This record gives sequence, C-alpha cells and structure tokens, in this order.
Amino acid sequence: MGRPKGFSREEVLEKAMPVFWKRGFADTSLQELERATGVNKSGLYTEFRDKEDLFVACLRHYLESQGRRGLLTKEPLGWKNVETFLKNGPLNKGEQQGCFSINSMREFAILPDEAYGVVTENRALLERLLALNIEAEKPCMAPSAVAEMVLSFFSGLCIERNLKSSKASSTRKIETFMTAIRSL
Amino acid sequence: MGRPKGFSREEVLEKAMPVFWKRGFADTSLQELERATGVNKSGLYTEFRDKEDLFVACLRHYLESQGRRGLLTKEPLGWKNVETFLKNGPLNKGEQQGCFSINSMREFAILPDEAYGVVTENRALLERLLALNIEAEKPCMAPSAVAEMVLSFFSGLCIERNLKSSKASSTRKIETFMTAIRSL
DNA sequence: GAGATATTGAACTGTTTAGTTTTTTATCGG
DNA sequence: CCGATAAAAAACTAAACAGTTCAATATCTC
Repeated sequence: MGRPKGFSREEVLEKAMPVFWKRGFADTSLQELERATGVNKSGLYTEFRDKEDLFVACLRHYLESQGRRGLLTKEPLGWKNVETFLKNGPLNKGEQQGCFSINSMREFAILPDEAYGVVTENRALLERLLALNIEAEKPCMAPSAVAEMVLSFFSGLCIERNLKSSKASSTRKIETFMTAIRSL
Repeated sequence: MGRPKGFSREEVLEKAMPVFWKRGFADTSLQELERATGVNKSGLYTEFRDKEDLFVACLRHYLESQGRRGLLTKEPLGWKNVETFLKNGPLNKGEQQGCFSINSMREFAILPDEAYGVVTENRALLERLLALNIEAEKPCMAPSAVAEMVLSFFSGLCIERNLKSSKASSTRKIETFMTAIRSL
C-alpha cells in the first residue's frame, strides 16, 4: 500500500482559493501556493495537471460552496432574497473580498476557456434564480430584464470590494438600489 | 544637440494603454510593451522609471482623455447625461473593452499605491458629477446616495465587458436601470 | 564635414517562473 | 522487522522576466 498522503484535494482547494482570489491567476506563483496549502510542488502536480487546472478547480469549488448557501432559494421568493443576495453574496472575510468568480472575469484573456465556461454558466444560473424571485413580486417589467440588471449591479458591488472603504458604503447603496427596483 | 528621439511620450502611452487594459499589469511583459509601442526597452526606460511608472502614466492618460469627453457635464444636466454616461462611458473599440480604470481595481494588491490614489480620486470626481446631474432632477432621495449607487452599476457594466456577449445586453440593462432610477 | 551628443538596438545579468526528475522518507502488508 | 510501495522533499531545467550596460548609429551645431 505504501505511505498515505497527508492532504485531501478539498483541503488544498480551500487553502489555494484565497490566494488566487486575492492575487489573481497571473500573479500567483507556485511558491505562494505551496506555502498557502502546505503541500509541496510534487504533491500539487500529482493532484492537478498544472496551475490552470488548479485554478479552475478552485473556481468550481468556490461556486459550489456559494451555491450551497442557497441565498436565492429561500422561501418565500421575493425582494427579500434579492436584497440578502446583494448584501451577503459578496464575502467579507479577510483576504476574501467580494466574489472570486467576478474577480476572475478580469483575467479571461489569460485563463483557459474552461474558466470562461464555468463563470458564464454560473451567471446564467444566478440570472434564472434572480428572475424567479423577481417574478414572485409581479413587477410591471419583464423579470428576466430586471434580473440581468440586478446581476450587473451585483458585479459592480463585487469589484468595488477591492476598495478599502467599500464595505460601509455597500449597505447604503443596496438600500438605494432596492428602493429603486421595488418600484418596477 | 544630438539625435532626436523617434517617439513622443504621448504616443507611447496611447499604444501601451490597450495592452495593460487587456492583459492587466502582471501579465503584460516588457517584450509586449516594446512590440506594441515600437519603442525599445532602453527608450522606455529613459522615459519611465519602471513598468509600474509606465502603468500609472497610462492610467492617468486614460482618465484624462475620458474626462475630456465631458459626458457628465453637457447642459442641461439631468438623467440624459447619466444615461449617456452609462451607455458610452465603457468603451467598445477592439481590445479596449469597458473601462481601464475599473479593470485596474482588480490588481490593487500588486499595483503601486499611486494607482489606488489615481483611481479613487477619479471615482470621487465621477460621483460628484453624477450627483450634480441627479440633483438637477430633484428626486426624493439624496443625490449623493443615488450617485454612488449609479457608479456601482457602472462598475458592473464595465467588468461585464469582459464577457463576449455583453455589448448587446448592455443597452437593455441600462434601459431597465434608468427606468428604475428615474422614479426615485 | 567633423565632432559632440543623444538615441537606439542588442547583448547581458541575476532572479523568478512553471514544471520535471530524482532522492529521501514514511507507512503499509506480510 | 523487512521489503514493497507510495508520498514528500529537494535538486534540477529551461524559459521568461524586469532591468542594465554598452557599443553602434543617427542627427544636431558649428
């Protein structure tokens, strides 16, 4: 049987994710990933094909764990869910600010096509969930149109988390935004 | 006097900007900058201290040229200016998609502090200009609150330009958004 | 056109990169 | 406790990187 390995795939993803999240793909070195995960290069390369593969795995892992929070599927569906999504969707713990997926969009030019697919698929899912919540409120406008607009605003909130002062003003902006769309 | 140099600072900035814009700071190499600008490394290093200095100069150059468009200062001030800003603010020519300044926010972690200052100062200016336009429409809500919310939405539109299909849906989202905020 | 002067291109430097290979070490079954 | 086996550590490779140096070259003034 031989020696058992001292780490799980999940563990590695959990620890590598914040590094990619904060520094992006291009500026994250293998050295940083070794340090953050506590796993040697040889270990990382037996588990993942290359740096790109590890990155995409982190992205998938992130989106799955975000999905499990179920922010947009709480009953009853409606504006309240949309507001919670805007308020608590972008994370706020230490290095992990905003949304890893939205952050990654900036690097599509150098990321594998797979990353593009993963991100856009998730965005399509979010749009559908948003539309369901909006539809429940029976607005005058088409729910799908409102949904895509909400997702744009959400994207904006996420990248603004790269600014130092963003957290405080974020809540206020969401209040204003919700007031505006509740009248639609 | 000696030999006159074969390029102007402005020329270099104009040609280097799209490269940084598309690939970001970390993933743009000196080699790419030489090719894009047609200026040799020695030329670039006599004009700019280092890669960071060139990047910040590009950022400044970009914001100045955007400012000169005067999208938010056309008389009369009002919703129309806000709409034009959302529609035509994010550029759409070839490699230059969205907003260089917003794109840069994702790289603050590795950019010089100066870049942070340049970007936040410009955002503050935009917020003031937006507030003036909103105030002209005498809404019920505080103009500054609406203005910062508009800027968030704008930021979202900008990073979404990294998606292939964004241009088409962008106009539609802006229509929906404008309908919402005109009622405030 | 000669000499001074500034630019340019190319060669060079030391470091860091992603990724591979080889050696060492730990844990298993028997 | 021994030998097989698998993981982990370390040494290594080749390429790319930002930045420097220096010789070649072009244009100015006189």
